Amino acid sequence: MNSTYIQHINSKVKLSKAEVVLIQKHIVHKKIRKKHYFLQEGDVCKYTAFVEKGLLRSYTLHNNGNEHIIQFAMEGWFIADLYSFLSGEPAVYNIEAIEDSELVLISKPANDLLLQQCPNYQTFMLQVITNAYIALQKRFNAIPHLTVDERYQNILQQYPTLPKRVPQRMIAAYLGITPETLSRVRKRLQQPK
Amino acid sequence: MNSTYIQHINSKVKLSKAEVVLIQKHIVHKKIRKKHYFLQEGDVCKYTAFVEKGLLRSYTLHNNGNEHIIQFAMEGWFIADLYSFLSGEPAVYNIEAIEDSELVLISKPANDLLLQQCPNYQTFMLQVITNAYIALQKRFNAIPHLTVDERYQNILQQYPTLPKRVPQRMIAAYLGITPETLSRVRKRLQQPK
DNA sequence: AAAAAACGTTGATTTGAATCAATAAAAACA
DNA sequence: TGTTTTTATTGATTCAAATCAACGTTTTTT
Repeated sequence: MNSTYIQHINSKVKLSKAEVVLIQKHIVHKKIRKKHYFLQEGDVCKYTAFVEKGLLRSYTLHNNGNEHIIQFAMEGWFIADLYSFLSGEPAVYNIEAIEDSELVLISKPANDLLLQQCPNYQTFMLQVITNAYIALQKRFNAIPHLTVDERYQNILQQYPTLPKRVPQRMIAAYLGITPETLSRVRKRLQQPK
Repeated sequence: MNSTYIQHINSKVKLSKAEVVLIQKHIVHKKIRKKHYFLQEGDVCKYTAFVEKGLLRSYTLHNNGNEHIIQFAMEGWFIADLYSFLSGEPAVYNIEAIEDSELVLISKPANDLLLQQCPNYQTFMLQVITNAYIALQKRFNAIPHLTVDERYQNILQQYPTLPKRVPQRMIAAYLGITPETLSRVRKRLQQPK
C-alpha cells in the first residue's frame, strides 16, 4: 500500500510506476508529538510537510507576546514557511503540532529534483499552490466586510471538526480576535435573535 | 523586439525560439482605457491579464456599497479572478483600469496548452503563483499586529509611486480603512512626534 | 468656461473590540 | 490523587476607528 501522500498526488495527476518509485525515494516519513515544533522562527525551513495524520498550526508572535495563527493544517494539507523553504532565509513562522501527527517531509533538493524530473509532480505542485492562493485570497477577502460573528460561522462551516480539535483561544488567534471576544461571539450565536 | 511579456518570462526561465513563437501565437495584446472594466463581478474571467503598461485594480463591493481593493496591478504584474479563470464559475471580483493600460491576455485554452506543451512556461507559472502566494501571506500577516499607521507606511515603502497614481480613497480601500481615517493617519505621520 | 461630481480634510459622536480584572472550570502534571 | 497550569466566561472600562456631517478643493463633464 502506498503512503497517503502518493495516493493524494495520484488522485490529482496520474503517476506512472516509475514516478511513484522516484517520489517514494525522495520523501521521508516522520512522526511528531503534540506540542513539539516542526519549525521555529529564525531557523531555516528545510522541509515542506504533508500531513498524513494529525493537526499542526503555523503562527507568528508579536511584540506584545500574543500569537497570530496563519494556518491550521489537517490531514491532506501542506504546511511550511514557504518563503524560507524556497529562499533559504530564516523562517518567520513557528510550526507546532497540536496533536500527535504523522508527516511526509520533502526537502528542498528533493523538491527541486522532483519538479525537474517528474512533470506530473510539477503539475501537482502548481495545483496545490494555486489552491492555497485562492483559499488565502478568499479568507483575506472575508475580513473587511464580514462581522466577527460571520467570520466565526465561516470557519465552523469550513472546518466543522476544528472546535473539537483545538482550544478556543487558538480559533480566536486564527480569527485575529481576543479569546474574550470569541467567547462573547459564541454566546451571541447561542441565543439566536 | 519581443513584447514585454515575453521578455518578462525570459528573465525568469530561458525560452527557446520555438517556445517564444508558441507563446506569441497564443497571446493577445489589448489596450484598455481608464475607468473601463476588464472584468465585472458575475461574468466569467476568460483571461488572465499581464500588465505591460498602466495600472489596474481588482475589488469587491459590499452590502453597504463600499469597496475592498484586493490588488493593484502595475507594470509586470498579473491580474485576474484566478478562481473564476480556472473553474469557469462567475467572478467575484471587479477589475478596472485606473490608468489607460496595455495588457497581454492569455485565455484559458491558451494557458492550458502552454502549460502542457511548454515546460518552461509551467515552471514560470509556478514561480509567479508562488510569489503571489508569499506576497499575499505577508500582507495578510501584517494586518493583525501592525497599527494602521505602520500599514500605511508599509504600502508606501512597497509602492512609492502609488499615491501619485491612485486617489487616496483607493489606498484606504486597499488598507481596509475609511478615507477619513487615512486622512488622519497622513496628518499624524506629517507631524512626527 | 461653467456646472456637477468626486475627493480630501476636519470635527463631534458612536460603536465594537481590546484591555483590565476576577473567577470558575478543565486539563496537564507530578 | 491532589496540585498547578491553562482555558473559558463574565463584567467594567478604555480606545481606535467608523460613522455622521459640513465644507473647501480638485477633477471631470458637458
